[in-house]
Amino acid sequence: MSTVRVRFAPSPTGYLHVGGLRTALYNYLFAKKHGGAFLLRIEDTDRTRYVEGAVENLIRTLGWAGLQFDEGPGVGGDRGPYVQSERLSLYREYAEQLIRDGHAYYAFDTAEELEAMKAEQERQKLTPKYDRRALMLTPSEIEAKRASGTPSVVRLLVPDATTVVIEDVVRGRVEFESAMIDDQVLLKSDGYPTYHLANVVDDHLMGITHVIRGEEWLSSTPKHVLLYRAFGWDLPVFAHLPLLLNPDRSKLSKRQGDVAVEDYMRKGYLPEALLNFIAFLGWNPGDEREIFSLEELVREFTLERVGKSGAVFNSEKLDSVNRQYIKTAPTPRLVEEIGARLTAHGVPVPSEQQLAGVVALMKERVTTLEEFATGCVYLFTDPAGYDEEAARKNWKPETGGWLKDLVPLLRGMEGFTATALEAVVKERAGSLGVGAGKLIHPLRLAVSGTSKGPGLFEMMELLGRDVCVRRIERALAALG
RNA sequence: GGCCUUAUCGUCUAACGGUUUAGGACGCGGCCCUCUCAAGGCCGAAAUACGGGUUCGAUUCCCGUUAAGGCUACCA
Repeated sequence: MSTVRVRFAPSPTGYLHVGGLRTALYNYLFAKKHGGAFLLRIEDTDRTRYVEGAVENLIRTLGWAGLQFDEGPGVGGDRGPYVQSERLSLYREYAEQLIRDGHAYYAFDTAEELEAMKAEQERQKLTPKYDRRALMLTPSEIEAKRASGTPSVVRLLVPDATTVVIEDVVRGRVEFESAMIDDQVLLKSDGYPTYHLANVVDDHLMGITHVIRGEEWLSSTPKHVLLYRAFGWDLPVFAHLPLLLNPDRSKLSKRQGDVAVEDYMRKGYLPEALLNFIAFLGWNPGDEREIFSLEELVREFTLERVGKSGAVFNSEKLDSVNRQYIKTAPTPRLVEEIGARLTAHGVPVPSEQQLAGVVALMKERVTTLEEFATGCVYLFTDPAGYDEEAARKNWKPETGGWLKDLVPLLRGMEGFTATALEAVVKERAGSLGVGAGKLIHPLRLAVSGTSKGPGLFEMMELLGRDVCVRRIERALAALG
């Protein structure tokens, strides 16, 4: 078979949807697996939905995820341009070719006429479909309308009574009766093509061998097949991916949670964790491994193992995957990420060494990068208050006196290390004749303001003697 | 309404006619570990939508029912 060429073809309507990310990922994996090319093509044929900056945003988000494309806006390639609005004359030429060959025709109906037609069909409980009234026009009438500048569209002339068969890699054989297919508009009155025309023309011109896209396109695939036939072009291989679903099993959408990849970026998910998670929504390697790097996914991925049924986007599982990635992520990388997030929160960024200490203490306790900055602020600034329930539970009348006596001991310690601290505290508890917990719990409260968190002695070592003593004294003043 | 697709634990899924007391993961419950919280270890509850076939034998093949979803635009 010829070299694999696949594309991700989003519309620039704002942000990259996680469903789009998965489509992009599968295309990327398939291309890399077969040593082929992964292209990015921008399908901006709907001027009413175009959002300024969306293309840049799409490219940036794809870059964050690590899905580098081989051809596309910004990186070039010899089959460009890769933005459909820059290819308008091409679509017009091909539409005209279709008309010359009798596979398409001009229509001049107004929006009002079409609406009335549709309303009438619905009233009669018929399937809404263009009634081909434009076919009644004589060549001279068409010429006259065109000469007078009457707005027109080009429609596909769907052949009568044929069965369109699609061999889909994930769905198998799917058949459609041409009688059910509408004479789709190919070229709109504003001169822009519809998705159907532009997509087919570009896939052919760009040498796309495999069309891997969401299941929402399955129903319009027969139109595309008809178009390939009308042009006399070879069909690509089709693979329609199962949809990503909301918890209520409808198509994944906003309003029921975050669907923009940027949302996950902002919340502090690692790109490889998101990719790993999303790869498993509709695909699996066939064994029980679940953690895969991008390179490993490339090695293992096959379209044959893509499932058919929709998959609910379960954010709890994502959290679990992200925790696993954070746990094993290299410290310098986490340090960098946390620094940026602390700055964003207006928290003074400590030294890299100090941050590395925070990472060591917290990476097994956080779900997202954001939690490094927001879930353990006591590692950066003195506690503003003390958890009431913890105080009630752990701060007894005698506690103040015990901690007060501990302060000079802490001051006199030679090295302020976790092991030394543990020895000091335990010895003190021993001479007091109480369990170590009687000192440890209130100390934690004094130092961090909460009852949860890293091991007390490790935390105190990281904070250092001055900070710890200061915090204990503040707690004594506040809690007695 | 019509067309198309789908259907295994709550969720993601394994099983490609028999090796299955249907496996794993997330989540949930319990126990262990333990200075708290996590992490980790062990254990547990939890599914083949329903009804017909085909077959010596169906989660697996066929048909129907039901349910869910997608599409039904001069949106993608």
